[in-house]
Amino acid sequence: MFELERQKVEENIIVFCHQEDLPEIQVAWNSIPFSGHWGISTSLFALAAAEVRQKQIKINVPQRAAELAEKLVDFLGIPQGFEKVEAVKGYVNLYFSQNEYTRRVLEAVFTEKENFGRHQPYNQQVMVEFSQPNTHKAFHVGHLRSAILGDTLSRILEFGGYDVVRANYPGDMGLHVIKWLWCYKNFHAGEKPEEDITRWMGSIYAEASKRLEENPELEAEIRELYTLWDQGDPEIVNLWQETRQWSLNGFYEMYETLNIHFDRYYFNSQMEKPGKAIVQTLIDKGIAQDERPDGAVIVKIDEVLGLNKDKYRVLVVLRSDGTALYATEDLALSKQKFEDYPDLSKSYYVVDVRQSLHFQQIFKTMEILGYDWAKKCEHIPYELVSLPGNVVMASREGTVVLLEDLISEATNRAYEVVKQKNPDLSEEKNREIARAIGIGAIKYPMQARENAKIVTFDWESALDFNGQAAPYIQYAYVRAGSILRKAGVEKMDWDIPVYDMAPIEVELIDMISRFPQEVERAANEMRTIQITTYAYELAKRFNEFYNQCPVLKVEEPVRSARLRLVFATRQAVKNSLALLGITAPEAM
RNA sequence: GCCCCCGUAGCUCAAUGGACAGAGCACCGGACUUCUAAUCCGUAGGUUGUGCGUUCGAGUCGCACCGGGGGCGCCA
Repeated sequence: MFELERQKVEENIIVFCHQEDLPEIQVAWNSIPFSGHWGISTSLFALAAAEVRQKQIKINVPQRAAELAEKLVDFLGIPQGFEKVEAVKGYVNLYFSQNEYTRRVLEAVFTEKENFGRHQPYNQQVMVEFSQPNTHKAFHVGHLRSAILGDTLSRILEFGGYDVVRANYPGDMGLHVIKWLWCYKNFHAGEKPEEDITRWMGSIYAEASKRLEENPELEAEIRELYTLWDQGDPEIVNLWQETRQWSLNGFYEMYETLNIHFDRYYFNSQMEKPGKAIVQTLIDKGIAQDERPDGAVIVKIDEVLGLNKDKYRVLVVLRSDGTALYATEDLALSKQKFEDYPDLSKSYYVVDVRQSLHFQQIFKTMEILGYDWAKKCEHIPYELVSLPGNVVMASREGTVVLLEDLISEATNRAYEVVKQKNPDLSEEKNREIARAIGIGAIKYPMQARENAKIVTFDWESALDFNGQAAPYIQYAYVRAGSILRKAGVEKMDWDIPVYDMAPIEVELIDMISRFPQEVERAANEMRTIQITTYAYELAKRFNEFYNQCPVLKVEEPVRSARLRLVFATRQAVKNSLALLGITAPEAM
């Protein structure tokens, strides 16, 4: 937002370097900490250090940096657009002309509204594959992370200037499905799920696992059933198709509740045949080794590449009995994506970190096969959701928290609070708001964490609506809206009157102005935490402002000015919540 | 054995290689006749796992070690 002024200063710094016979240096800008003022800052340590190196002189670098800062401040004077410049401990701080920049920030927000912060289009298409739920299994809180992370990353990339294709890849075939079918056929034949589909599907799967654990000799029946399916036995295939649909319907419902949408569904089962064809090509080209029937079909990737160390190791691409593996299908899927969307500049896979090696193997194998797009494939790993005591959520062990339980618990709790705080609301409104709050409270902590860090789920903190959480941010939005409603202003322009701003007002404007760069960074680094932190900080500034600065009851022109500030804040809060897939309610 | 990730306040977590390492929770003490107190203000809490190194400057980069988690030929 202030690039021109900054650039001008940078140019002047280079002139200064020439004039003082100093080495030229890349200028890096920071914000000014602890100041309560608003501006930008750069340090002169690097310059001083470069000078010492260049001239082979022995002087103390921090001291020299402080000297240079003083000199530079004299040289710069007060550049256009700034109102104060000072040298502090080797740093040069430039303070913005507050009224000028405030107008600029407000103009941007008022004209761009819901697009404030949006990056200009790169005209590049990217695909984000996420969620990948297994049919015939429960959908638990552990599965939520990929769904939410992928959804928010898609939103961030889209807002960050990319054309995003959101892809889902349900695991609708595999041993787990066969186990389920086996259990259903033998013990639940004819039953149909009424409601709570995924819970019911999950319970059958858990039962299957238990029965097999108790009687391992039954594994033979599973193999048999798998072979039947593989051969296209109509009875099994029909049963599979019917039950698979039950699961998918349950998922669609869940995504609707979570407000998560997909542009494209790929199914595991569809990738079997093309996967096997790729395996055959690998064998024909001598890249894969066919050790059947005694062994499997494998690709010794390191050997093929001529590496002497264990980097990519060995990828098994087909079982010894000729049935497909996850890897078989992943080879085909990677290719299918580029056939469907040949212009993709990136193909992202949001999948947990345990599959890092697997994806490196898949991408490298396709690269060896000669597909250049393989270099555009990238795995975005994230850590798991575990239970206290480092217990992994596993459907088999029954150590799961079902998503539907979490959602109903969170929304019910929110419902009670809304009823208490806002008794005049209609039942319908109350339900709607409770949903926004409950779902937001679930989504926020999943994203407010570094991808590489484990999320530990416990009921208490999951249902804690206080502190750094979604309801706090939503509340700031509601408060801002409430002020605007009561002010009853129909139309407002951004032309803010000049007045003496309180420090918190300056900080608030500063926060608003930072939104576009936070979006850009989140998109570059694929980090949702950038936005969760930003939204919280913004809400925090607003709550402080709310407490310190009366709006409706203050005299003009401050009243008009603050109303504009409130409007701009509300917009920025709304835009950042939208990126997180969290609804901004009108009342709480 | 090889590879990857994590280690920061009592707990859960932040911190583009830069100024005084910050939030939330929990604890204690304040502020509602006010634009919604789901808020705000204050007190307290630290050898950033350990040791070397790179750098003007390291929680951040490199190496080694310690502790925890994960991955390594037919699970997904």
